Amino acid sequence: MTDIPKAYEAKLVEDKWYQDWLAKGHFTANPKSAKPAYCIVIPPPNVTGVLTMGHVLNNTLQDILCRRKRMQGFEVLWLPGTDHAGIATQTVVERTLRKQGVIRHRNDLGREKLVAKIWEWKEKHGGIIIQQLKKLGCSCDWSRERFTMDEGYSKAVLHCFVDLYKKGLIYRGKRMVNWCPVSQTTLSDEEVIMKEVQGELWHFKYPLVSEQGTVDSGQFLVVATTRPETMLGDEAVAVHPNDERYKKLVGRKVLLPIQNKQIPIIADALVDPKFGTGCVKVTPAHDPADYEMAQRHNLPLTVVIGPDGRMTEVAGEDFEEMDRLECRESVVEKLRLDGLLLKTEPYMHNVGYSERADVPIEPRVSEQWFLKYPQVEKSLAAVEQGDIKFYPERWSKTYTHWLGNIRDWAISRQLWWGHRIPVWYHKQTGEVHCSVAGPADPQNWEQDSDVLDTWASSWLWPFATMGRWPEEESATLKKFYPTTDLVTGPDIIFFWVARMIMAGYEFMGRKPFSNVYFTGIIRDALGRKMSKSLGNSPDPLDLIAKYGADGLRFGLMLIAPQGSDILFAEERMEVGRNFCNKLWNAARLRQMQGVAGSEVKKELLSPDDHHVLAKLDDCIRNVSASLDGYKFNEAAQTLYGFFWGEYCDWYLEVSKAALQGTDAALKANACAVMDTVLSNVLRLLHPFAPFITEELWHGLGFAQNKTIQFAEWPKPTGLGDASVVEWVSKKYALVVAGRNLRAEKKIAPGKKANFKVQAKTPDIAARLQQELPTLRILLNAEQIEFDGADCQSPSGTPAAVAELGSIFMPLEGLVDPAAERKRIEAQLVKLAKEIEAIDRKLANQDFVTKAPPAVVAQQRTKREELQRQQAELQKLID
RNA sequence: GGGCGCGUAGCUCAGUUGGUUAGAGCACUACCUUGACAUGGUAGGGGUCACAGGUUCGAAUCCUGUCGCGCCCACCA
Repeated sequence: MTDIPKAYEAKLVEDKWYQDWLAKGHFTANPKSAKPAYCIVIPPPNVTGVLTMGHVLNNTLQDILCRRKRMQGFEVLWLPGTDHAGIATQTVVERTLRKQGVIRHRNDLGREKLVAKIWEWKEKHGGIIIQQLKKLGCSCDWSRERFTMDEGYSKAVLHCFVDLYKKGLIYRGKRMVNWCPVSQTTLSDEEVIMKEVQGELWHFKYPLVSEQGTVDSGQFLVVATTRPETMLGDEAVAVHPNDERYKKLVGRKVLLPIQNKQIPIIADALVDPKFGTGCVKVTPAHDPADYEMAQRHNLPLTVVIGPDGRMTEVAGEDFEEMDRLECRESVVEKLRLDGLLLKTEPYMHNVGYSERADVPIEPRVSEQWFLKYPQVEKSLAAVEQGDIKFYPERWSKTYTHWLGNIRDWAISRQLWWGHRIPVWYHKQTGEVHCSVAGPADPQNWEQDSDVLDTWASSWLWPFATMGRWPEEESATLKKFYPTTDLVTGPDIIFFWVARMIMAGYEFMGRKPFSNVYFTGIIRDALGRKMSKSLGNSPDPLDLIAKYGADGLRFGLMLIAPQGSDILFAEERMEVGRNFCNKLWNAARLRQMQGVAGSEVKKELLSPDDHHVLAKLDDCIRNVSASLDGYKFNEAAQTLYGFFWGEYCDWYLEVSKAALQGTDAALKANACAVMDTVLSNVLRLLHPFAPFITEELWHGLGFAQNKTIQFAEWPKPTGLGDASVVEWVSKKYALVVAGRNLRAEKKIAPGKKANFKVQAKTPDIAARLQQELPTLRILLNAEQIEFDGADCQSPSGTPAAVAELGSIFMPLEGLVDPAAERKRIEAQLVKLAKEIEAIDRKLANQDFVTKAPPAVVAQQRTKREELQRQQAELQKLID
């Protein structure tokens, strides 16, 4: 019994239990179960990713939800898997191959070989994160693990494409899109990050061409730009139609410098006459707004920047092959030399960056596949009407705003790693074929070379993982769709959440989930987002090694408020570990008393027993309510406060009276109370700290060879009499007053002291007398005398006044009466202030008449008590 | 430019629908290795709840404004 280690050693426990749970199939969902279904699909991490603190937070929350539901009698499916993460993965593999000198460019290998290499990479590095999730204790149904490029999942993706194509929602078109010159692919609007950067605004003079077609010396239009390099592709200068300054120039021409090309002056309402000079250079091929204007005015598309971000031949031989940013400087320099640079001013503006490659994106016109979002109205209504609930609710505004303003989704990517678009073009006729299986005679057809945006596969995750296609209506789907809760970060509300909702309605005819819990974002001590590139994210596995998975999980839950960002500090994980250790030792204390056995006998319960049992019921109610409202930190704090503050600090100390006493029945009953508390606390805590609770569940003999995972979720025991709570609290306040005397007189905690108590009433004295054994333990007292009303305190004896009465600590010759007097006077000042504050309230007629009578009465009662204490203290120094 | 969130102890944060003396952890001070636990115990110090108005008998809490910080959305070159 007593050979249990003094400190909790997580390492000895975690692997053992995880293996046991896996072996017994505890996480495997049974679609034929009669229990009600509860389901979460994991937000699939990148297949080649490693665990970050964000994952730890996110998956701990999901695990808590799942484990609690199992205890509440649900059939739980937590469906795990990974995402192929098109751009991210292909970029990483390509970069590695380049570093190894295997290739210089992806074309060196060609499509098939590169894809094969990526699969190799996936087999080697994929699944690391899955192993890490297991270390964390996640209770996912690994038998159902999916990957977005699995055969079945891929089929579902293609089916959905074909379906949408046939409905006319997917189309191909030439549009201006966001282009990443590093990854050399299109990006959706959501993959472009706007960054505020300090740039420059250059003002250039474009010479005005006379009506006769000659260049008038000295007459210019001044245009301002942040991107001089694009001027090589200018096709017009635009002014506002109502701008009086330029009205008469519309229709005339200017000479485009360097290119020496005459371009028209056009009028377009898009121009803001108040900005700069009111003249805008128009580069149809390289700016979205200009492209729009060019279409209205039938301007040609002059492409001067190529897909790789280098200038094209059209830019002129001086600039061809030059990088766009290099070219910018050259153009400025050239115009300066030509005397056409009017001025340069610093300018803060927003520039779109590629999310993955972190370089400025390039607007570019190209042929792409687009999707008109389906089910927009229904998806909006679902959240507005609460059919799908967001926690915290405020994210629904973000969702509504985005959904109300969306444009078609550019879903094609010029990559090779992903689901290839199921469209074929006839080599001779150019005819278009779209199907999952492809054309019957493939040799005459050529498949579209693009793949789909990763999110255009993961938006099907809630049902494609369960086999929506090809085996329609699988048992899993039938039982577990719609899923129940989704836990994810607000940063992917557009990328993923909104799109899943639309896909759910479109393909399943039903919502994909009922509740979405948005986590906060984990930041470092400086408030920066944790990221691999900054290197400011600790490795969760190191943290698990140091603090245990349970310590990490519980520590994180204590500081993870609903939906606001979390500043990570490693010290917080120590709190989690320490709590586990406290639990461990509290259990050890119980184990030292011998095997579990008897039930709580109500008639033998002391006031302290009632107190702790009543507080336990509060704890059970509050933890349940907090979890029902997705307030995980509140639940964790409640558990922490009850267990450490009420149970360990007070009850365990008090119970030593019974444990060390001679009355076997009382001792057994104290053990039974402990068992009640421990059994309930272990179950409440299990979702947060699965390993240690399982270990102790067995170690304390509650298990009877069964896992805690399916033990019943606690309900209030009804054992404790709540009416004694007030009495016990007051008793403890008296104890604190006594301990305070000890501390002030520097009586070592190990040294026994003597006390005298002058109770407020004989009745209270009698009750305290009955509880003498526990009082002696709490105060570490040799003897305590209850003198009733007769107690006379020798002047100068350390004394304090509490609600139940006064407490004295007689000391021989050690006391300085003057110092005691000073101490008491200080307390009197404090009391006087409080009484004064109450008097002010009570003197206010409005308060007395308008405040609820209970509040007024409370103030009066309090005043009386404070006055009594004041009088008692006064007596001591008179 | 629009929207959202935040400003409470030295630090990180709780604080439900307004109502005792505004809480916790860490850090700090003093005493303590007492037979569950030093990853611990006991006691203690520390706050003008960003600021200014307002509503109310009563405001950290509700309203308005100001300042500061953060995030999201937006085609002013």
